Amino acid sequence: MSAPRKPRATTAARPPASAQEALGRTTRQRSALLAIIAREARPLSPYELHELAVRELPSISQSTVYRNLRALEAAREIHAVSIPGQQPRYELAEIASHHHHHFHCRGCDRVYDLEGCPGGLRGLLPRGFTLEEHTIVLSGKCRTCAA
Amino acid sequence: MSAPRKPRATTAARPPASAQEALGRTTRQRSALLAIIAREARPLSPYELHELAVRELPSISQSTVYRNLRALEAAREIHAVSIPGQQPRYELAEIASHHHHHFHCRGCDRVYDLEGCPGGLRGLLPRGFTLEEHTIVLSGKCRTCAA
DNA sequence: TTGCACTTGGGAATTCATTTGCATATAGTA
DNA sequence: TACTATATGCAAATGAATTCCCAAGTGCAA
Repeated sequence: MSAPRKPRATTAARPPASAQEALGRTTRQRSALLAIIAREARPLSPYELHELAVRELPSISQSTVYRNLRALEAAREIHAVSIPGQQPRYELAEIASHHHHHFHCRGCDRVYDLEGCPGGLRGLLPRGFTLEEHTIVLSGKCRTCAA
Repeated sequence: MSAPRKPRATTAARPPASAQEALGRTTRQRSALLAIIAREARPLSPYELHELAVRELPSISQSTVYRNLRALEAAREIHAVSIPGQQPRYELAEIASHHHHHFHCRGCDRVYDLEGCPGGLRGLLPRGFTLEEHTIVLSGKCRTCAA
């Protein structure tokens, strides 16, 4: 199942074939999808991803987007982010691996990464409850939409 | 999209005293649902609500649960809570009206209300972004499931 | 108590995201 | 370069949540 992972090279636009071994073939579609996810640097929904991908590969299908998201997630290349009431979004596992939170813009519906964490959350817990994880989502307008 | 609720046709004079006027008839089903939501004092999903309601009204249908949730929400009697990757839950508008957050138990899948808020969230915002709302969801095990 | 408009129950229908089947295209290697 | 297992594109199939349809039931004003 999970193959040992070799140290990363740089960005995944045209990575050494060996790094993606568990993923199977490096197709134009997969490379483009991964490049887009890396380039945008924000969590993307399957729909957003397909929209962006179509610009470079006009015939790429939604199925291919879904199939690759699944494969990339299984291979731990990307990570799913869920926002209340929204489709899941995906970002590079590398980004997801350091603790951060998200901002959802009500204007453009994009999700952005936020640095930092307020902490002090354990104090909210009732007695006897155990904390394993937490999610914080701020919402409002991003710079562009606020202007 | 359902058509907007029409005003009562037959009866012209009707005491506008009640805050529930917009809700129409007080049926056994609606009373039971509202009573359950109030009694449980935690956000309930349509499924949970139906499960609980069936105990008192064995023949109550899912449709009725959904219809009433919609009506009660439109009438501002209850309020929807969304948790990432979960069905919406509903709690009394009265409870929802004072700022609080939620805990999702991974054992029993219940959602609980939490008191308080860590604050300091505005500091996470990038320059130019405006904050309208925020959501915090802690997850782990509730007292019962942790034991 | 009566009458009827509003509700309900229950199943069918819808919605929407995601998955799958299959014929064709193609990456990677022999 | 030729070959073959995989991946893709498209359309149809799923699956889960929610809504709709309509015959039958019922709250409530008179």
